[in-house]
Amino acid sequence: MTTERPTSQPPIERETVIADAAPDAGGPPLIFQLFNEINILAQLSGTLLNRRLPDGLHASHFGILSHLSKRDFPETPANLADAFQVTRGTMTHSLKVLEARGFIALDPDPKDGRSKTVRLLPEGRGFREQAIAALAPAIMVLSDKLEAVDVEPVLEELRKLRVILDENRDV
Amino acid sequence: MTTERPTSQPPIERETVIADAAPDAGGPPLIFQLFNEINILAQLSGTLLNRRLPDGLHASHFGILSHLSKRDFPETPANLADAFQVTRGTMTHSLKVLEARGFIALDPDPKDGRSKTVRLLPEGRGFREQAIAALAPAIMVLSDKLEAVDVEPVLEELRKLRVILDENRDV
DNA sequence: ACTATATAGTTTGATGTTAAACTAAATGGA
DNA sequence: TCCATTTAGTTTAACATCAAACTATATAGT
Repeated sequence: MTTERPTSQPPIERETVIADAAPDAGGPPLIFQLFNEINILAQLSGTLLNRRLPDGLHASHFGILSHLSKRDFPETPANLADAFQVTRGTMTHSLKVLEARGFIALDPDPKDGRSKTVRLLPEGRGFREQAIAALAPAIMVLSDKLEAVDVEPVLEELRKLRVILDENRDV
Repeated sequence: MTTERPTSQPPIERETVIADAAPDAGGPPLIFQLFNEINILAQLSGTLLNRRLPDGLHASHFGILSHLSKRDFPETPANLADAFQVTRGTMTHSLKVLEARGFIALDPDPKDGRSKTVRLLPEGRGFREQAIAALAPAIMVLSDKLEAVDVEPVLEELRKLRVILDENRDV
């Protein structure tokens, strides 16, 4: 065995952090089962993506490039940090990586001396397309199998759930 | 501002990696919106938990303690790594942290010279209860607001989705 | 105008996680 | 029995992320 990866040998039940936060007595276990499932899914889908991205690029970098490629107006680092829900320090670091690879350019904002604008360079756009091409086969296989899942209502409920969590972040 | 945390100022749409993996033309965007939402939710719920755990303990450590507290038979590091879907190297590290804090004990398996057993110590159990107490208020507030979400059918679909992703991890 | 406060971004140190290489023990086939 | 292969666990180096402290600019209240 060369590559170490979470081996899935016997069908052991998977478990995540949040599910175990349910109080022993009384609490609403269903919600925590839901968080449990959400965490597992996030981990699985994230790993799926990370493993396939070319040239050692991380999912977060790919996400930033994709975000930028979908809008023609420039983004600020602060906006990006908000959009991806990471700290600004993290975004600073990620943008440095992308800049070092020649995928983006960081320009000072003429209107606001504190701010910057993030500009997607052709190299960055090209890399994103290349990454998507590398991802395509996996996406196709999954899309087929996912016919069995009724996505739309799930999506709707999850959005409600997200709004609630978002609003109560400081609870 | 002392503590830096992703600030949520104007209602900017959140964005995650997977959603952006959808091919520009044709692809099944609904699935990717779903992954998008799942990633955001995982991040929000994880942050929620991490911020409240006492004494600098991380959610992953808490999860391990909770997992152990719910079964009376011992677990191996390999089983734990599978259950939480992390590499064994990660689990080695996490268990070292918990051992250093006196929360667990690692014993050699008399039956298998390669294996070990993870034993929850009273200190570990106590810490878990303490953490749950610290978490309780937030859980209560959320439970109230989450009445609006129809959890059960969502949970069912997400489980189907998880099984599919789990089976196709090597696609 | 001045001062306090809020905001944009960076830096530093710590930590969780990963992939890959490695050791040791078990297993199974020739 | 012997050897190849699995499996359990560890180690190492790299990296993403975080919290907290810090600089610089903008904004608001007086």
